Amino acid sequence: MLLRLDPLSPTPVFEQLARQVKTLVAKGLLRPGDKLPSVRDLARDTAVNPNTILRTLELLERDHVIIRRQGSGCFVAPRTTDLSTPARKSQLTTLAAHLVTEAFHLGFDATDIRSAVNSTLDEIDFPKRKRSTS
Amino acid sequence: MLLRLDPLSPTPVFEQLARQVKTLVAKGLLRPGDKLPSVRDLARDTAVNPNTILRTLELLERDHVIIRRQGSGCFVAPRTTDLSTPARKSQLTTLAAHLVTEAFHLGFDATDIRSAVNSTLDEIDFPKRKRSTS
DNA sequence: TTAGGTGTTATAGATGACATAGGACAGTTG
DNA sequence: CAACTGTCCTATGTCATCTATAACACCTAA
Repeated sequence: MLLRLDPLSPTPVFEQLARQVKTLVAKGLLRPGDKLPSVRDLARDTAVNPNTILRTLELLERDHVIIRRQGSGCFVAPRTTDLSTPARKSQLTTLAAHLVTEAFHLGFDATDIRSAVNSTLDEIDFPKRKRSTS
Repeated sequence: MLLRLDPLSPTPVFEQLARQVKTLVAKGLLRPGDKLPSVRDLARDTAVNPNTILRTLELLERDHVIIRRQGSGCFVAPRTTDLSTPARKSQLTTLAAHLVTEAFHLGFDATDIRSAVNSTLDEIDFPKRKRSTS
């Protein structure tokens, strides 16, 4: 579990860690069922207080990325599909709007943005679609 | 200047306001050279302290969205192009990665993500490209 | 059953971000 | 000059973040 922290970043430690775990899952380097290191191990490896690790785990569970089981550990959750659709759609729209307006003010155009998204998508391990290798 | 605040949102007021101004500019509802309402007017309209408005303006100037001129007011800046390219590219990559991993964990696939980005792009007022109406 | 691992909860304190309040200063415009 | 603009400052209160420390609760395997 290579997790690195940027102490200068304005984003809180517990969020930096959560984001990195999410990325590992999205890239398929962590797969559903995989066990995460223990709270105390993560705390030691990242030189962070166990309570801060706990915040990370709470965040990850809230986002359905992991499942926590007292006594046994934390595990990567199975892929999510069954969330209320309108809320999800709205969140996606907000995320896309944020990317686009920020990129706009960085001076990029539509082509730049689309290509950046496509590059990132290439690294993601999406589950196979129905009727793939027909 | 219709600016609305969500008092329940975890994102700070000064950032909510900055984001809304950025969106107005990106959509072409505010154009380069346009004058923003005065600090005190904005403070009154949004029921926010003038110092908080000031934070918003500082943020917007840092991101090259506006130019502040003491005594005369704040104006929408001309479109940015001359920022050091490698840093910009890196920021774009980070933004795209954030969108994609969050969307992934919301259960969306590559097609969903691409179409959400395209929908947002349709609302943006990009400057004309060279040799357009030849 | 016991030992040692797991996650969980609680308390306390340091630090800094956020926002308000109120006042004062400085440049621009008519 | 008067009235507008942005700017700065100090003080205050609140909240988020992170640390430190300790104890508790659950699970699993020897």
